[in-house]
Parts: sequence; structure tokens; C-alpha cells
Amino acid sequence: MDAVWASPVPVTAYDVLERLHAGESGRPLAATTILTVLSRLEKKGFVASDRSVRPHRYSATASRADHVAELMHEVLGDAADRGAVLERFIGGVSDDDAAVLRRLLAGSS
Amino acid sequence: MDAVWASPVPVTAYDVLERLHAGESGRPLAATTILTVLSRLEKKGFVASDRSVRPHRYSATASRADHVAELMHEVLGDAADRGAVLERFIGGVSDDDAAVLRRLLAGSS
DNA sequence: CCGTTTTTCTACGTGCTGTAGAAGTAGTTC
DNA sequence: GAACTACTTCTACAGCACGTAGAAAAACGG
Repeated sequence: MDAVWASPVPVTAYDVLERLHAGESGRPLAATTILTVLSRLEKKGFVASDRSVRPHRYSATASRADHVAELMHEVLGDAADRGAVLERFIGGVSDDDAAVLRRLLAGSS
Repeated sequence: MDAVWASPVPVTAYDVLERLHAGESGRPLAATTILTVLSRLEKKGFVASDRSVRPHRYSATASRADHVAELMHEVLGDAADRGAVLERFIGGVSDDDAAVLRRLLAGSS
């Protein structure tokens, strides 16, 4: 339920199906499975569908990066002691990530 | 299943029960409910219990801040495009949070 | 020993997720 | 336009986590 973000262009359910089967050759999924998942994702607002063309095209409403960043804000938002959380978070990031963060914060000052 | 972090000192199940009932006067929970939840939390490593004393004392293995920070790392870890995620994340934090982050990053340089 | 307190075992309802079959709908072809 | 086919929706079921709790077992106090 996550490989939908893999392609930034609108895809059909069958595109997703192929993409999934290309990677992992475990059990072949049914086409309807993909449709169901896409429908549920749509109901939750994670994807949008273009129903004007016959094989409906699905596209993500937010990029994976957006989504993950939002998740981070969500879990952070549940904390009253944001400072402490951020401290722990920064304490655990890699040097590379820290550099990225420093640059980003410097820019948006 | 979250109010356990409310107190940093080891607590008994009945302490938790009281604490919960003090706040929200909705429906009174059964004592066994708390025990069950604590057991499950223990199985997942979120709390530790001191079984030497009779009313067992439960304490969190990680502070709430630790836990939330870990969650943030978890969701971040799922992303290949960390840079983009961090960018979005920083873009959404408040000025106060940004200041805290800047200070933290400056310190751990 | 016997009652009371505390814990464990077991269980039920619910909601989310992965999976898919059955049935409906929409273009396509003759 | 009736049949065929490709696509989609409806409905369903199993699995899992979670909140909740009763029943039974265990441990403590007298």
C-alpha cells in the first residue's frame, strides 16, 4: 500500500500491478486488489483519480516527501514537550542529515 | 494507552487508573484493563515492571520525548529522499521550533 | 487456613489492512 | 443496438492491533 508513490505520473491500476509484480515475484496480486486499495487511498485523500479516461488514472495528491513530513509533524504535534522531542530527534540524525537541516534552517531564517 | 508516560516515576496499575479517572470522567475503566494494557506495553518493550514489590511498579523504558523522536526517525527512515522530506518538514515547523532546531544544530556541530 | 488484593489468562467487539470474487458499467465491434 | 470485453465497484473474509473486561489463579495478611 505504499508503492503507489513510486511514480509521480498518473498511473492506471494495471500499471501499479505490473510495477509490483516486476519487483517482488512472490504471489501475483489480483487486479481488483489494486483497485480496492486505490479506492481506499482515494477515500482518505491520498490519491486522486481521473475518471474521464477509461482506465482511470490515479495520481498521488501529495508527494511521498510531503506525506512523510506530514507524518513527522503529526507525531511531533502530539507532544507537549516539543523541545525535548526535537533534542532527541536531532541527537539521532546522521551528520549528513544534520548538514541538510542546518542549510535549510539557515536559508529560511 | 498513552497516559502512562504522564509520570516519570514508577507507578502501579491503580495509580494509572486513578490518574485516568481524575482527568476524564467518562466511563470508569476496570482495573484489569490497565493491567492488560501495561502487559502489552511491556511485551513491546515500552515499559518495564518491578515485580519484586507486590503491587507491581511500572516505569517507562523511554521518555515520551524519546519515543516521539524515535517515531519521527522511523517515518523518516522509510524515505529514500530524505533531503526532500527534511525540506518539507522544516518548511512546516513554527518559528519557535526552528529556533530550537537551529540552536541544537549549532551546538552539536 | 481464609479472605482480600493483585495479577494473569482468555475473550469479545471494532476498526484497519491485504486480499480477492461477484456483479455491475462502459466502451467496442459487427 | 446487442453482444463482447475491459474495467470498476460492491461486498466479503481473514489477520492483526487495540480497548475493554470477566474469570480464574496467585500472593499476601491475619
